[in-house]
Amino acid sequence: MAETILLVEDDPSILRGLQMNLGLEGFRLVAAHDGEEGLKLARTHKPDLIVLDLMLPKMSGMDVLRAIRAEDHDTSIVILSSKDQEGEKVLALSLGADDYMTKPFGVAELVARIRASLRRRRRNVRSGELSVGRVSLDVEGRRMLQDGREVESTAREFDLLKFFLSHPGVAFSREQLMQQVWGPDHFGTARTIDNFVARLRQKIEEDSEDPKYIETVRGIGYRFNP
Amino acid sequence: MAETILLVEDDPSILRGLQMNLGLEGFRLVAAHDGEEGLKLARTHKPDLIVLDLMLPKMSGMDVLRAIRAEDHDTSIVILSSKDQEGEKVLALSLGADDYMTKPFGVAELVARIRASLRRRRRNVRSGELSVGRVSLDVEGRRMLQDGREVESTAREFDLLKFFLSHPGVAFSREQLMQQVWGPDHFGTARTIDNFVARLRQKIEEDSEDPKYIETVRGIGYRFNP
DNA sequence: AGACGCATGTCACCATCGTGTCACGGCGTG
DNA sequence: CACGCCGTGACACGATGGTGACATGCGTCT
Repeated sequence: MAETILLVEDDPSILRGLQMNLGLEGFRLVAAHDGEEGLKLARTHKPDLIVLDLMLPKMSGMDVLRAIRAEDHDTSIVILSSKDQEGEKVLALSLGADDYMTKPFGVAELVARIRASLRRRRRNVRSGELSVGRVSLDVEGRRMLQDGREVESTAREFDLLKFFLSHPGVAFSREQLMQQVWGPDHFGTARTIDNFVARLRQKIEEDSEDPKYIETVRGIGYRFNP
Repeated sequence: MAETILLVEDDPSILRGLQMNLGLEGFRLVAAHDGEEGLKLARTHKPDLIVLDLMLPKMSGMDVLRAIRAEDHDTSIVILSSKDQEGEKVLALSLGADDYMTKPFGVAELVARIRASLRRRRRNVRSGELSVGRVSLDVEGRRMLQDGREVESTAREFDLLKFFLSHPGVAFSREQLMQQVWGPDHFGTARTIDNFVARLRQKIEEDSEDPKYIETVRGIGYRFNP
């Protein structure tokens, strides 16, 4: 299955060059010409990797990076920068960028770095038997495990628990959970979340009356505790 | 999501220049032409950052700065000054301005400083732990901690303590607390604040008879001491 | 110093909101 | 067709927020 790459770059000639080369490498490509469009496409297409220019119209690459990382930690992000500013580089990496290239760059090198980033990510996702306490997920096989023993789970249950395990200790509103797990354009009621939380609790909690992992934060939403 | 910047500047040509440049950088912009309007817009729009000229009609920039800082410590404020007076600079910074530029200035430098201020602010807001003395808050997880041990807290209690921790050493009236924590359109009696203060004291004070952290300022309101 | 007045501390109470739970209908899949 | 999953609505229960009444204490004025 081809991996999807989102290119966020306003210079048409650079964009064309990247599309040519990456297309030949067999990636699925999506392109945005400014920051806002980039952010939107990142949300809708959920690419595996994003090539992100820093100098962009409408919304700077740094802000796009920040916005994406605020919502999602899985996507690899490779930054393109036109000026060789160390400060920007450090900031970008500290904001969660995976790699950083300064223009002008060789396309071959960029492709190599993209491959490396995707490889790292795959290994993480793959090795990422997400595991917290007695609960773990076999992400590849989409299995839910309790002390290593498999627990039957449905698709949604799995996705929700995966999101929780990926963000331990953070309280989320029902709206946020709905956005993150069901997708940004899904429309549903808060009750749905409650139901899935209840189902998850019955599967992974010792005592579903007094949940230890998925805790209710009254007035806010839910939090997964490590 | 784009950050909002409020420009308070009476010189139309400078204002135009700032609007052009900052607009291109992707910020949402709000503009005021005198001090009073600036203060009003600061209250209604809650911008992330304010660019504030010192020489203004109706109300001097220094007074606007003072008024804003009396109500709110989160907004970044960058001062523009037409004369190079060291005294003004020191005063402005001591009143809580984040940065200070003297005209004439390069727009690029101003943009850079604005970005830097916003970055600092982000980091402060984002760093998930507020901590003063033995009391700390896990903001992301919405947990209240005493010496690292969790203390049960409700949503309102948490919000109120969070506000106190964010503004140590400053005395607030009940009205101000109500505004800031409950929201500007909430309607409630002063008794409510007393009650929540009392509840917080029982949770975080050694001796709730003789509170050390949340002190009563008779005739005024309450103050949180570091 | 004493007394008065006002601001604050405290308590109990209740309406309301938030959450857990259940049952049901629709939809897609085997 | 039948089954399982998903999502919604209804309902009940408990926590919570907010209010008023009352107690207390501080400051001030005489």
